[in-house]
Amino acid sequence: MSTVYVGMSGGVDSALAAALLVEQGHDVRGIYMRNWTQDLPGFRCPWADDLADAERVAVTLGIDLDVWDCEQEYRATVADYLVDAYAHGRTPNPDVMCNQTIKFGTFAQRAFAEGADLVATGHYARVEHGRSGVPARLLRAVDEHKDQTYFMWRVSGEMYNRAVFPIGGYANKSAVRAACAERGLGIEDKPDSDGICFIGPVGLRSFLLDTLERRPGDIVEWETGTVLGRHEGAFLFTVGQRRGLDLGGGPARYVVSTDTETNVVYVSADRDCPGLWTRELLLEDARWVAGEAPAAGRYLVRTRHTGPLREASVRPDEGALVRVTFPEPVRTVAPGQSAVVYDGLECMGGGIVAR
RNA sequence: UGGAGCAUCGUCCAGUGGUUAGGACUGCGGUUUUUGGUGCCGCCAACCUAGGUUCGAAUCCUAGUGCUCCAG
Repeated sequence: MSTVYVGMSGGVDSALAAALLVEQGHDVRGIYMRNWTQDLPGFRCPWADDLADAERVAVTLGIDLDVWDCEQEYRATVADYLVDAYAHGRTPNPDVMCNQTIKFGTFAQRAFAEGADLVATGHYARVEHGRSGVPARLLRAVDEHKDQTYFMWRVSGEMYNRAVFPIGGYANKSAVRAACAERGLGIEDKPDSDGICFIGPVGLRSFLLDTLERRPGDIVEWETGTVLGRHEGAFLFTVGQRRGLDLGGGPARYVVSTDTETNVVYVSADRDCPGLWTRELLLEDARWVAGEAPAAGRYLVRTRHTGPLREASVRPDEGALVRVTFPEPVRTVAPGQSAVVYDGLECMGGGIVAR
């Protein structure tokens, strides 16, 4: 029996995680991380409802639930990070940062400081704890479709040594919901969370338009340099994007690249436009679960959540950069997104696509 | 100013006497997804104006208006 602090979001996954830990006989304490409470125009932040859901589950399980204020850290490391990246023409992945700095940052550190042996979350992932100081290995969930290790690559194996993911072994989401229903947790019908949590249904486009200064510029055909239209800011677009260009009349066009310096958005009607394909990536800000880079060699690499695992050569490059080379070109990899490296089932770590 | 041509969803086109006026793109919504994007599904939306011919007009005729091209 261990003392386990479980992050409870008010959702289905973390509720079942807490329930399973209680059943395993641990001394379980629930923590609701209050990351964001601010409403946006047209969107009421549902944090209080989520907290109420988490509290209901905690009562059912007979455990304590506390609220920890993480708003400062969340704003600085997730929300501001997101805005800054978009302002610089990159396409950030806020959830990756949230896992690093909030769930396995602020939350975990405070839990350990208060005497927790382990922290737990409702992530779809598995850990293999290392013995005697060896970092844990992070493994993909049994449900390959729900696997969330793509968002977890920046966290260290030392941290994962003290983390457990009780639902990582579940076959699929409906099994998780069914397990919640069996236990009478009362939230089995709550919809999955979706989209950037603090932006909600408002949508990224209008959030960015409200947050960043508009900067009208040209939409240019990648092949010919012909000006096809105007945009409200190159920061609104990401590689491969189709919607939002407002170019009627011709064929569908896709964003090939954006240039925040010249404020130009390059587009092509050719889905197989050479500019949309990448054979080689340079990663920056690499992190490795084991604490050090794996030996150069062939691994599996994923450049988007729910994207295929592709074989690729991964090797250190100048400085702290990492070079990833695919035998076959990959379509629409956006700078700012994560490239996550796997060896079989194991998530080794990764980096942020520089170019 | 003469000669010719064209005016149909927001855009680009299809439709030459009887169509629920069709498609593509855009936009909007949904779905997929604990990021962005993609994909998939669905929805909105139009016959330049005024007369006429006809049982019936986007379609034929006349005039007007607008645009394009060739002349000069």
